Amino acid sequence: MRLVVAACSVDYAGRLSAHLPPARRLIMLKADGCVAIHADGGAYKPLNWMNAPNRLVEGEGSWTVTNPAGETLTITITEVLSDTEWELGVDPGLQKDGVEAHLQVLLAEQPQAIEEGLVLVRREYPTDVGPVDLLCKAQDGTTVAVEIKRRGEIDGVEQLSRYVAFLDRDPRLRPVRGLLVAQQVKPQARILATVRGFAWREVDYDTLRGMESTTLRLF
Amino acid sequence: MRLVVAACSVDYAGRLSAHLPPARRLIMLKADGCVAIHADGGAYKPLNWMNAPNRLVEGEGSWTVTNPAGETLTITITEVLSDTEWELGVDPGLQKDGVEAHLQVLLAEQPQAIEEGLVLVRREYPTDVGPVDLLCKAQDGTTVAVEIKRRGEIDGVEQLSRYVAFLDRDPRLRPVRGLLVAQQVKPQARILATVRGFAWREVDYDTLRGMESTTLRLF
DNA sequence: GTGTATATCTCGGGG
DNA sequence: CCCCGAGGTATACAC
Repeated sequence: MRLVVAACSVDYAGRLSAHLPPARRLIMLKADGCVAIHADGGAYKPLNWMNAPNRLVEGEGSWTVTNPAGETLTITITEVLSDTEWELGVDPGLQKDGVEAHLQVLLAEQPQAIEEGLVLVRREYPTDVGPVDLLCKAQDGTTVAVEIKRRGEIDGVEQLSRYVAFLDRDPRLRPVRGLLVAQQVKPQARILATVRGFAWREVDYDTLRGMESTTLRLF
Repeated sequence: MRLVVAACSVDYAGRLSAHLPPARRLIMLKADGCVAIHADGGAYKPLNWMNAPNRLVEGEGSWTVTNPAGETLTITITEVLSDTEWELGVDPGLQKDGVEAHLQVLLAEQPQAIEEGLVLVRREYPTDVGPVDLLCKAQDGTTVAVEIKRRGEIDGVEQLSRYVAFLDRDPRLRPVRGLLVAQQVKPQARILATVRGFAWREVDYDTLRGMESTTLRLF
């Protein structure tokens, strides 16, 4: 990783045009070829950037970064305060826990935690309008399409609407109920879900994990 | 801005749990208090971060960053390769051109570019389900709700559906047509728009700009 | 502040 | 390769 602290102005020409007036900034050049221009604020997002793969041409007082799509980032440097390079090696990568994927796994393992008597048919059930998180059968034989979110918002209800409308056209599945499951279901999503005739349910991640370990102990 | 190149491991505990095994990385501490841990790849996004405002406690071989929500980032440092600080000052900020906002302005100025005889009623017409990009009247007196996107995708059609359904309940506006306008309308969006009874239209940004300058010359 | 929509989103998975 | 969905999304803007 090469770190250049410099007074510079920057121009990006690609999906849009963007210009940065002269100021002191950090120019970060990563080993994979991506370039980022950072100011001293504004969260982690750089002011300007170019993702790898890139071609970097270092001219006299001006660098030009070009990507295969023909987008360019032109950095005009007036003063270099520091220019260092560091060998960082390949990063072992981030280990995550707690995201929707894990919530989906937990609920797939114990659909009865969503609704009594619910049985899993298939996780990520494929349809022409996208994969349904969980396709289940209810105790009374009704098909239930379950949409899982960390936070249940309006777009989750829209997604569920598309799935249910599609599935309900299949005579082998009809009638199909929609069910929105989230750690937290926002008021607007509750209303829209109700209007669309869908049930919604809040679940607790830690409780589910506890139930999982209980299940593992019992069986 | 403080730049620390160090061998470290990192733990985040907050909305999820995330762990970074020991490796050499860049720790970027910005003047506004945000912290970002960068590896030597992976676009501009850091492996781990904490947005401002934060409280940073530098302990012996371990830093703890805490935010008001109680989330923590713990950086365990085993070896410091470099630790520098730079005064960058306040950045003058990025000047952009070409985003949806400008497309909206251009189309508001020349709705006839979307459809012959179309007249603007109001830009950002407010409804209970969000603002409609352009509310127009067609030549035959029909109300037309226009949703503008850079790329027309399925969620744009969903948005338009909500607007049209809402507007169509107003006797002064009924009947209301929906119209999706984008630089590029994706196949799935075309299908869904057609199914919902909406027209869609692709427009060229540069052509619109050209028409604008022509208009300015003529009038 | 909440809610809504955008982003040069980034990132990962599946066909 | 594109398409689609999720994100600790971040960010701006309106109510």
